[in-house]
Amino acid sequence: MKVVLRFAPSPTGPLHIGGVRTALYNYLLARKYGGIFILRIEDTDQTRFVPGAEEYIIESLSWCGITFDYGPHIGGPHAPYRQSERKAIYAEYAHLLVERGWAYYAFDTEEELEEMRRRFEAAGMSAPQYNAITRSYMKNSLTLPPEEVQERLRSQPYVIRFLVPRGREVRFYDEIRGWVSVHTKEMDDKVLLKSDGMPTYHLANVVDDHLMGITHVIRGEEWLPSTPLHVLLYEGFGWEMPKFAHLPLLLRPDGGGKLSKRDGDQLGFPVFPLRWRDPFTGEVSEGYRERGFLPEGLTNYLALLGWHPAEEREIFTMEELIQAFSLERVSKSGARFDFEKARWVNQQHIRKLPLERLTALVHPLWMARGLPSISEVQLMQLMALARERGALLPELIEAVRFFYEAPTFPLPPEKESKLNPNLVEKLPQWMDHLWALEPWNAASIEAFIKSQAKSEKMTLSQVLPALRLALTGEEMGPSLYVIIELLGRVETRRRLERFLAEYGVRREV
RNA sequence: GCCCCGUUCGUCUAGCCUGGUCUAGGACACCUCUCUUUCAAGGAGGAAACAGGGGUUCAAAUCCCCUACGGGGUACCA
Repeated sequence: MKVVLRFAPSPTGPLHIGGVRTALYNYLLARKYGGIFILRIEDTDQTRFVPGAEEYIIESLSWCGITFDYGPHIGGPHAPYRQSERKAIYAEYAHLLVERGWAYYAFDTEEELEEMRRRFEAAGMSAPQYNAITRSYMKNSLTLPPEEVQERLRSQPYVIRFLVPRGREVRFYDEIRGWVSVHTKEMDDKVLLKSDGMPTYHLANVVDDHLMGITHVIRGEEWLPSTPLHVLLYEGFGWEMPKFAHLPLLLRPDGGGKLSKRDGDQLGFPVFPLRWRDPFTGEVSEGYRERGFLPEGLTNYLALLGWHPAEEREIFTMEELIQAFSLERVSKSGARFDFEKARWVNQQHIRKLPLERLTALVHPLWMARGLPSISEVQLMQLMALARERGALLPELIEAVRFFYEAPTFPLPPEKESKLNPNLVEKLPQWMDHLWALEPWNAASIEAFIKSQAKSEKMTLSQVLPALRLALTGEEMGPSLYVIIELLGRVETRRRLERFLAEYGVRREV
């Protein structure tokens, strides 16, 4: 049988990395079994609609390499894939449930509900629910005479509530957690159809999952407590249930609860895949892309948060993840996000990336930084030097930007103290030899410097650090011989002359 | 409060289903050494965990129960 999976986000803001992981696991499983993967937008709460969120979700997942077969941006056999556009369908099914005795109409106002909760709370009941006990005190089609119900249906707003059956133990099998059971006395008569005619999540997700032929529902653990309701809904409709799998939550690094959109930039690392600008407040949150992550680095790390491959390898391409992934190896407990490890995983991917692709990725970043313009060919030489020296793309630029930004003198005091006066004194003579050096490559430059140092009775550690400061202004970095080669004869000389102008000659006054 | 789910190194986790092979394995981070002009990368090594208590058993990280702790849910939000 063909598997059909879906990712069903709500466009109430940017997708956060927990959502990306949920999408990823669904995607991985769909692709592994050659099934179908659907994007469904759950926009049934009109009050929480955020402009741009849906586009953001699609763009983010696409950047991550997570692709869909059907969705609002693609179409498909069960279109529309936006729940707000399927409104009529849900109302029809909600009424069907009423006819079958699995649901009823309720007319209580918000104030009346509030009042009921207060009353029962005062009577010593904690968190009063609309359930078998309280429903008999409320205004609904179970308590009101039929004529009044008809009258109210015509004249006032109403909701449709699920009628939780009494005295039953609802059991279902979770692919990750095993059997879970809840007694119906713990459940309340959830609203299925809201007074604005829109369904709640519970109704919409069951109806759509059935209609769209979903075989596996993989979602966050926060849905575990409402799954018994969904199970009962399937029973009420007489539909076959999909398999359920509830993923462990992604926790904040401090362990204080699940990661949420509101964490924004507060944690010291991005929680969104892409930059997000809040359309209401104008507040901007950085994303993983802007931070310099490779999509394959992010998804690889995310895959590891809550899932473990059967082998000890940790670095996977998306294709390899698809092959290796399985629900059996998903763990049950929540995982804290560890930015350091995410960086490391990304670094591994940077090192695996062909130099051409790495260069193509870094080139626009380089230009955007306002650094002197550079050709891709030139940048590729620099990337060969930089690629092992950074975990995030911008760090690669930082590692080699001195090639295009000559050091400024005087150096800061802490660096100045590293200059070797002996070398500075000899430098003018060295320069003359260096200028004439043939051929101009790292190997001959290395040979030259070593022989000079030897004849001056200086060690390399007396020579190189000072020379590096003179040429790059930095105390550390790639091989100095290679740097000199790439800098070229002219630029090397120019930088050394400027250095000597500052430090070389004692000016007589 | 009530309900549900969870609990192995600081973190992510392997092992648990199918008790013995676990003096509990790997990875990130950390520390030491090594390579190197330096930093990074690499190599070698180190410190570091079965939440607690009861059972069952010849034997328990693994099975059962209780407690504690953590998280989630408890909306006409998803």
